Amino acid sequence: MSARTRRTPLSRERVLAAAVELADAEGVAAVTMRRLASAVGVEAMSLYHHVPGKDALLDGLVDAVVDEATAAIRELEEGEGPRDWQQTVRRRFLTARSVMMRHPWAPGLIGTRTTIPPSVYAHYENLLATLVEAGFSYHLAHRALHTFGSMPLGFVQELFSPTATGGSTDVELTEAELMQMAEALPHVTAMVASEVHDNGDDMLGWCDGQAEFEFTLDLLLDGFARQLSARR
Amino acid sequence: MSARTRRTPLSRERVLAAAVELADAEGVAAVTMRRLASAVGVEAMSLYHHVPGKDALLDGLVDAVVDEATAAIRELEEGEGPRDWQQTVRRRFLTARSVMMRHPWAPGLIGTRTTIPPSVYAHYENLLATLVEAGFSYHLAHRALHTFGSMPLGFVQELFSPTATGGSTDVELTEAELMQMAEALPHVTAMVASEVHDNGDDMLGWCDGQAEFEFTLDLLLDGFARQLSARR
DNA sequence: ACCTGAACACCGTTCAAGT
DNA sequence: ACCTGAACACCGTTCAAGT
Repeated sequence: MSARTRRTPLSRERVLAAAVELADAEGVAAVTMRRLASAVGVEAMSLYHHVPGKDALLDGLVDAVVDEATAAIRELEEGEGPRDWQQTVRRRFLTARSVMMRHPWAPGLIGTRTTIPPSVYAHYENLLATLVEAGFSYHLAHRALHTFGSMPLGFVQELFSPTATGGSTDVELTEAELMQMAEALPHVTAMVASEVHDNGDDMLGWCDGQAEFEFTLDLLLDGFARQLSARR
Repeated sequence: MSARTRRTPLSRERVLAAAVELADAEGVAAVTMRRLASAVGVEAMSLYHHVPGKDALLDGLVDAVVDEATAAIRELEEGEGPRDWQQTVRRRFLTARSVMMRHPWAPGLIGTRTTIPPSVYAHYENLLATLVEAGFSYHLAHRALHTFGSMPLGFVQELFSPTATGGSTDVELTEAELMQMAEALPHVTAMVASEVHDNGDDMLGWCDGQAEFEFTLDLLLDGFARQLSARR
């Protein structure tokens, strides 16, 4: 009767795919049972036939992006020669990060979930496998799991993004406010001035999230490499 | 008229304090305008006289715990002799973590806030001051800010807490399920077995969040110490 | 100035009813 | 088996009204 073409009878996969699409477009807050239902051309209560409830839907949502990362990593590594463990780990986390950047709502959602999604166990297993094969003890590998644990999740929030300062129009500060801030936070002010100068006055791009991420990742990788050789 | 003693006419501070108390007791989800109002002995709409709205209330909630951390650090450091930058930074983050542990809902809430709370600028300023005085360039100090940025936030979620496995009663896995898991995740299984053995069969406490946190913190501190001496 | 009641537009979820 | 309508118990927020 309706103009909406829909002959496939709906399924858990279609519901989750629509939920990801909705979250990408309007954020997680927008994915309510009612709105998701109407997006998929159905009444809210019909969703309960494919998903036990809102909470399970959110769990499914994080599983969906973790699976996307899993697939991206598999594609990256297939038919590839052997690499050392640092390169392997490095590229995996960079790939995971790129997937998270496609779904900026995901890290926040993962952080609020109380149970650890089953889909990440596969990542633990893979990471453990490469570390142990590289000579890590299970104890050191366990520490690495904790240390790297929040790597793909963090770093989505920029430190000083222009939009983070406040509302829509009040980004511009008065000279008096700037003076006041410079007085209260002299080192912060000096740092911003120094970095902006080096970057050629490009105020918007002075925090390069990708570069910062790689720096931290390499710092950790170097640290574990040192631990490894010290214990050998 | 009511038995609830309440002659002080309510204030932003009292509202926020009650909100923190409510979040500690029942989680952030429980702090709704209506429930918070009744907890403070008032009707929901009265709250709008002291707080602009729900969003501002949540912002106030994170400011409250950040301020608590600020106070704890100030108390820690006052009347204390000079220390090297690594000890100073280390103790600050450990203190911040101990505050976060008192309010387990806080890191998750901070993660979802879109704007960076003004109260953390003071922490940036303090951290920058000690790093720059220790010889960090503003560029390296900037990287440190990003690297350490998520330290006090992360690590609240335990990797394999008993409650994280599922509901209330289904923590126990059947032998068949364990066998299946051991087959699918051999390294994870071996790691757990190895660590549990070392810890004397204490399954519950085999992930020591505090120890893992300190390990990562020291790894990062060592990394920056090396960066610092290499560039000198 | 501070608090309130009623109302509005939304939630997640249950339940009996349709096909 | 799958979808629906009405209903319930909750949300945040506005607005006119009380003191």
